[in-house]
Amino acid sequence: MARPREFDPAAVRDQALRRFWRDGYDGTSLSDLEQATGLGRRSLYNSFGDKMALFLGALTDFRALAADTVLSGLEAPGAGLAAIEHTLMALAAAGQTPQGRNGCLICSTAAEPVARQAEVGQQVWLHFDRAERAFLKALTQARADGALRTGDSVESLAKFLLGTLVSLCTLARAGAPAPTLDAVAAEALNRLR
Amino acid sequence: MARPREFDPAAVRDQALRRFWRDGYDGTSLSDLEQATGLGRRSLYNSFGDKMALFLGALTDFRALAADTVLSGLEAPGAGLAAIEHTLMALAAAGQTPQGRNGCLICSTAAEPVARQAEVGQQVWLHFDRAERAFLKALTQARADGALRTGDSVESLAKFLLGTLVSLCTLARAGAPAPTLDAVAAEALNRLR
DNA sequence: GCTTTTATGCACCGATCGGTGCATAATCGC
DNA sequence: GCGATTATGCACCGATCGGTGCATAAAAGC
Repeated sequence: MARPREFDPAAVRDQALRRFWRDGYDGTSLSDLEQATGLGRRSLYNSFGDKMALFLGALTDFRALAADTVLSGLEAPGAGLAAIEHTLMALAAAGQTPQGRNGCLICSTAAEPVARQAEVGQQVWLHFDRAERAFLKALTQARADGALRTGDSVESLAKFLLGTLVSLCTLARAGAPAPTLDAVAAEALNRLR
Repeated sequence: MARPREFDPAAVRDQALRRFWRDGYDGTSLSDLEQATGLGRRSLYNSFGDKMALFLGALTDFRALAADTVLSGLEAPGAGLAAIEHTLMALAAAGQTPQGRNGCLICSTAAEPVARQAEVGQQVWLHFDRAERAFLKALTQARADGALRTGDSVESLAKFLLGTLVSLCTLARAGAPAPTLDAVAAEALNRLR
């Protein structure tokens, strides 16, 4: 009934996500987005709305991506201490790859002025809360498995592990040397035994 | 021999620092700096150079400020486990104040694209290295005091505590609830005993 | 083929960006 | 008072920012 769009919306969202991931909201201009996606800005505006809408979409996509690649192991049924170990060590290892040197879009965004905008701050805490809950679930299982010290509070440890996640992402983006990332993950895990 | 400047350079640097601290490099415009300092931009350029020079000066000033207020307790002679405890708990408490909600200029800068510029990245790691060394010094003292478990590596723990510092600053800037900041500090400290 | 509808490309908007040229103001040694 | 020197205020620079108006292109329904 009308002219069909000449691009794959999912691919365009993905390219936009990668730009924002690398350069942040302020550091990514519409010209950058045109270049990254191959679309003219008119098509971007027609299909996705303004820059903020595009960014909020990228945050949403990133949350789903991070949940799949990082949190899924914690949220899986029966996941306990071993899952926590695997997750943190994988995160430290990922932070040493070129891709991982971009850190985490959510953590980087949390430090940007744009995070003061309500919708952005909400996305940040949607993700942080989900991560904390994922850790809490695995910690609760670990407790049931008898893998934790009896005196420890799983609620408190879940917040601590959220902090570990944040520090791994931030240090990776800062270009921390590999031993630093490994030590942060390893010593956080040592806290649990 | 010539017209004297009408402002206190230290006060101007301090005002510029506070702006960059709150809004970051990209988020602070020359107009913002004019307004914050009360100077015209011509005077700013005459006395301090361009925006990047002003920012590098702010980073330098911040490193000194952070060293005084946060690291000095660790770097003091004889500082051991108690100093580490005091430092982390104070950091968690500071993160709950309006001022502390700005986080740490170094940590926020590490997540900004401008950190890829060599001089900026160097400042970031000047500070991170100093913080790690301060933790290492206090941990070494704690070991000598017999306050650490024998199997632990002080080098590894120093990197871990650097990570804790980074996570406290980032979470504070993200507006984390007080219990989260307290738990991150408390559980990191629990790692040491 | 024609109209309708949507997508696209291009030119352009006002605002703001970081940075500068230049005239003027204010102080000095003399 | 006078020239030399530096600080300041103001206007302005080209570039880029996010965003839009509009003509054109490409499909569908008839």
